[in-house]
Amino acid sequence: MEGNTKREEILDVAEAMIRNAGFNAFSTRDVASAVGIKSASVHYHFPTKADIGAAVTERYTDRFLKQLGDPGRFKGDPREAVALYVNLFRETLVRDDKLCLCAVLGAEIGGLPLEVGGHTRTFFDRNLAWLKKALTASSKMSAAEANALAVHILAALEGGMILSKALDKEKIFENVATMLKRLCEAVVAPRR
Amino acid sequence: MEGNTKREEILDVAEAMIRNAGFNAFSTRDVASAVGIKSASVHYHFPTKADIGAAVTERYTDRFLKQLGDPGRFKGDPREAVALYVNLFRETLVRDDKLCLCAVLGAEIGGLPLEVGGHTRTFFDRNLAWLKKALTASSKMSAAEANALAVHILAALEGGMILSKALDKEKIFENVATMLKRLCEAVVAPRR
DNA sequence: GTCTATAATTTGATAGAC
DNA sequence: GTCTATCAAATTATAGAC
Repeated sequence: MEGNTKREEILDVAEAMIRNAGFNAFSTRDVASAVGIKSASVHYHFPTKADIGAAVTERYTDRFLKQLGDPGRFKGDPREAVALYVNLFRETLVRDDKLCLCAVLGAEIGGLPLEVGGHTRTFFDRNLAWLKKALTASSKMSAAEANALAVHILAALEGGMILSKALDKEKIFENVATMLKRLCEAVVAPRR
Repeated sequence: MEGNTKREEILDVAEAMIRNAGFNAFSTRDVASAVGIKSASVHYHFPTKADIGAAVTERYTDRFLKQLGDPGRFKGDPREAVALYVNLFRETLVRDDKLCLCAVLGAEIGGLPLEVGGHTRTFFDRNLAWLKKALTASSKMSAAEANALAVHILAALEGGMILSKALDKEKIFENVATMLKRLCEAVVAPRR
């Protein structure tokens, strides 16, 4: 599933570096040497560093939403939707041992190039929209209730990843996941 | 409440800059010019940039815990402790229009100087310990239950701040605060 | 404590050959 | 598409005068 074009390899490496230490912690030379080319060649594919950040974030968001699939397909039980959503974050953290790209970029948002900040906001907007849709489609929740729960789920998962990585304890993420489940059960009225 | 020694002014400025855009987004010259001195003078107070980061994080953590006060004082109702805790995060976000220092540093942890990363972990550890103590002192929760709730509260608040700032909607933080309250009511058995 | 001056390195980016 | 070569600016940090 690794990128096979050089352009994709650059994005793979840049994504990993941002998710490890932030947008300002890598240079075009870092990316170049990891890919096995020179920095001038990186600039051939992406004129500016901001272009790399924007492309990484856009690709990350598209991939993430594609993996989530259609939020309208959860007909019976909102807990299925939440479990699937939590699981995608879990895989993101455990498989790569890295944070969600947009947890990192969101934390640095005051200093990001405009396009990168914009794509970061889009990630959050699209995720909240997915959750809202999945919750309203599968329960009797009002739009306002679904929105409130969606915001909380996304916030807790992003924060949970940060704590889990910083303290190097996978158990922390599982803890957050468990509490989210309990919150859902307390808040949600299933449709069936 | 602004720092009155030059050393403290440097820490004030550096803290604001880190909380806005991250540890790698400011230079010693940025700090110097904001304080009204030269970068060589900054290095007189703090030999390395890592020293600035470590001092900022240590001071931030001490101030934060001092503001929380004694977690053993919540005798009757855990909701009081949680409300006070949430309120300190709210003030941190709304008063300064900036994230929690350690939400930012936690997101960048893979690329921080060792001392800075260490102090960041200490912030999380001390906060979790405070919450655990406040919850066990004021309710019938077991140590494990208190720990689980503490982790979730901290994760949701850190993540909520990031979402709130990134999307520029204070309402998002309030949303998270409200859901945390509901979660506590569903999970906690008050002592009185 | 703060300054000027500067060293040593890194960084984002470009020109032009192949 | 990738390279060598290079630039201009920025960055962390130090030496030494005041």
